[in-house]
Amino acid sequence: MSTTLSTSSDDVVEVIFEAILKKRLNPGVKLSEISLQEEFGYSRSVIRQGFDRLVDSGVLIHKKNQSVRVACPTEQETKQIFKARKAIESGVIMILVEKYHNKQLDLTEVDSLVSKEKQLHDSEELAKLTRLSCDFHLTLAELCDNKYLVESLKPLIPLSALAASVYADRESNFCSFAEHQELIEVIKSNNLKKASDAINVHLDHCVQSLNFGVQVKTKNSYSHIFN
Amino acid sequence: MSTTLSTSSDDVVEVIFEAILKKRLNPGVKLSEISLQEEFGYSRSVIRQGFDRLVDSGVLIHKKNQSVRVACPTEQETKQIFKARKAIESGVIMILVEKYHNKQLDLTEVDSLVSKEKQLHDSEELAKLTRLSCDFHLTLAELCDNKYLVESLKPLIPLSALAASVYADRESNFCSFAEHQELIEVIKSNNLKKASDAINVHLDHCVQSLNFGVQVKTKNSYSHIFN
DNA sequence: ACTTAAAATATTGTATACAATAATTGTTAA
DNA sequence: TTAACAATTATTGTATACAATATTTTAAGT
Repeated sequence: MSTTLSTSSDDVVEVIFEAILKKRLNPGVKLSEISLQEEFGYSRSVIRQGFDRLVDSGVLIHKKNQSVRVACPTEQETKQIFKARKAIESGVIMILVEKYHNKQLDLTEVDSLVSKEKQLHDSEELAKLTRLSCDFHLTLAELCDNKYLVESLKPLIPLSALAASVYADRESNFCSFAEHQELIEVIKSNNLKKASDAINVHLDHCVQSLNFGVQVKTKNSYSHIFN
Repeated sequence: MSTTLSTSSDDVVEVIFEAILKKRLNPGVKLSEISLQEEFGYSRSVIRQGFDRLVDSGVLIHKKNQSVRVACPTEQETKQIFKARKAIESGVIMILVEKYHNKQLDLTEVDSLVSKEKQLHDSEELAKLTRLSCDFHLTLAELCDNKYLVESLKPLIPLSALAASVYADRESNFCSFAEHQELIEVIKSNNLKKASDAINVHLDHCVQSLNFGVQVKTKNSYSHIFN
């Protein structure tokens, strides 16, 4: 939800979110408060505040007296994450259909996002692509003008990205920009049922594209991770 | 999301949640870290950790260099809260319909909750009633076996309770146990559309029962608030 | 060489200190 | 009396210290 006037720990949250979406921080990586002091230039207490918030959202895992780690969703958790997303994002898209019908919705931002996705897809820049497809989903939520909905969805996006980096063979098919294009079309259709179906199908496809048979691999250093 | 092994700030979060649901903590009340040290027996840093988490969820409001305050949802925020709840809880109830159909759902807990609601309603114990109707909605979410869905809904429940204590004339009609009864029935109906409609109607009724014309009143002491 | 145990190190959990900012109180002037 | 300003007090923001717990390293025994 974030404080009204932003506080330093916002930076920590922001930077770690970014690092995850950019695939710099892999699932299971250990993050020590002390080690990150110099990285951020804040004292441990500030780092910890940020960590606590990320732990609360499920993006970092914290066992007592141990360093926090980047979450590494299990198969079951991944399926739960996408089930939760289906609930929230169905709501999102239905709100958007209504808003569009009432001429209260400007889709140029998401339109250009999808265009960029297409470009990157063609140029095979996969890391950036993940980032953009995450942005697409978050932007849809933000267009609802409902901070509670946005805050509900927000942690689920980096968690999905983490799931993808564990279980996706080729991330290019994980969260397809073609379907994003279709989602925009269906918002314009003024058909609630079709819109709801479309987002559900898209998110189901995300899960279906994953291969849960793989073994999890973990790294442990964090140079070159932030910024 | 909570840490794997529980930490002390969980207590703070829990106690404040409780105090709100029990109507001991009113909207807008100021909570100073120092003053609550003796109340909790923890040091300021622990209190603050709990506060930070509650701020993150929107239940407490924090402006820089000022004490946190219990949230006091505006009319617009209240409507957003319930719109978000409609999204999340539609998802919840549809999951439950499916689970019930597959004989994977035990409704005895919610059944007995509604019975208690009925009893309390008859005996006019309104404070406890609010508590129970909150529990009803949270319990439905918990029955989904999806921690992400639960965590998404969790902050919206005390926020709804706060909205009610600001805008509800008589809280008895705010979140009707009769409709809770109907929700249980509709889960058993194996009809997704009817189930989804029922929860949407119920939550709409909650908002409709509110009177947004009232002036907000704030108190400022916290004796008799906790436990 | 390998396993186990103990010592050393590093990291977290919590409390506290100090500076920066806000809230309150007191004083003076109109 | 009231309003405006100054001085005081209280509270937050951040850093740091210390104890408790985990991790790693070292050493000894098989």
